[in-house]
Amino acid sequence: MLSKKYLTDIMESQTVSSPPGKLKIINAMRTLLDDRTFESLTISEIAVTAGVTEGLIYKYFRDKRDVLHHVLREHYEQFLVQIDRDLQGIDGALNKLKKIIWSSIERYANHRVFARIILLEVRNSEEYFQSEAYALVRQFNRIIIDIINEGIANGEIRENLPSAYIRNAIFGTIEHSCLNRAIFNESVSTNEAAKVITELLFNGIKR
Amino acid sequence: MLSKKYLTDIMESQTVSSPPGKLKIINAMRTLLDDRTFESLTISEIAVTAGVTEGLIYKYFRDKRDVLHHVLREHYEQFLVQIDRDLQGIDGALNKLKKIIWSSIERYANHRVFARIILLEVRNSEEYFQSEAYALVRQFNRIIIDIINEGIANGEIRENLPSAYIRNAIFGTIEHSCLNRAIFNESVSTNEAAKVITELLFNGIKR
DNA sequence: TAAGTAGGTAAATAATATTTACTGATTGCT
DNA sequence: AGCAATCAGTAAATATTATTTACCTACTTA
Repeated sequence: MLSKKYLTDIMESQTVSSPPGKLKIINAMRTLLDDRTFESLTISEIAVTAGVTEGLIYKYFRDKRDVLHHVLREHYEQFLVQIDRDLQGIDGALNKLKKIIWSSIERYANHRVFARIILLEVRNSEEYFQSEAYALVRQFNRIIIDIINEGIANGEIRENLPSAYIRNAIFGTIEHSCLNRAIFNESVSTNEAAKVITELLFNGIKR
Repeated sequence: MLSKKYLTDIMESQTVSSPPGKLKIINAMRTLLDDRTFESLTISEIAVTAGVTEGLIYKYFRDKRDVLHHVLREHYEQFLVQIDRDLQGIDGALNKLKKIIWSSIERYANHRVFARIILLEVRNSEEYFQSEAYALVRQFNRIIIDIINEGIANGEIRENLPSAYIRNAIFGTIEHSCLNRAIFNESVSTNEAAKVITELLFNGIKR
């Protein structure tokens, strides 16, 4: 379903080996991000938390941000695996979009670090757009666009709205609705949010 | 219209005097952000660009981020003044929302630094949510919610969608649609984007 | 068995942010 | 008029943090 060759290539390349030190560093970053801002973390803290020396971080990663991108990549891989499962057996573009909305909200709601990284921490650096994590994001985006186009083609979705705008509306709405979760740790009710957002985007706000 | 007492208080407090050095620092930050990322700027660069010494920056601002927040505040003040004008003489909640959508897109489209700061640079720090800039954002948000509630009350807007979600959909969609403008400097056609987004949000994507 | 390489360390260095102690000019006050 | 305060600003020291360097050990493999 989602598993275009490209995707699995990236996803397998890492899983193979990875020395313990590298994993410890990624885990340390993830742990620290639980209640701290990326900017506020120091290399020394990360090293201490991981139980390695600072130098080792530079052996495996270009810089502090590079570690962040690897954490995001791991999260995004899990996310895509889950989405792939969630989508199985679902027919119709609108039904697929509905499920994707639910799954995305569920992800942000239950994986706050993931939400914070992608909504708040990476998009402000140029390196991100060169990273493998971003390659996964683009891949996912292409799949969404395909679903939207399918919906337009078969008459489920209005044909006078460019698919890129529809995608922006879907993800913009989801992300904005989860922003307070990411920033202030407010809770999000997945089912309610998914229901309201789907209803809103499918039928509009006008009476 | 927008000019609740609170707003004007903040907006006037700054305008009064402000020593030349302080203004030069804010302008330097704005200039540098034109083609550089906030993180990549150094205090020394900012000082050189402003034509002042590094020490002076700390005389007027708590730290580097504090300068950023002041730049945003200035931009946001202008934005609110413009929105206030744009809204004059417009009746009906949907008409007002439509105009706000247009004005917001126009702002992001023609003020890329503003878009970058608010979409990419500030939301990842705790200090931001303590800043005067954020106070303006909250104020604006409250006004939007009021308009939405007005629309629900008078039957223009469906009553089964919580107003907070409607606001999130509006701003989420706008922001996502301007993200590539902010990040990659892609151009945005204000009129087209406003038309599509309004149509999409008002009537939904379903055929 | 020796050459390379992978995983790792400790300490030096470089880059940046922030603080401190200090001017000279202006302003309000009796 | 004279004189504290305060304001705008500087220069240099210091603190913090990121990054580089040189090295060590164990393990493969040819």
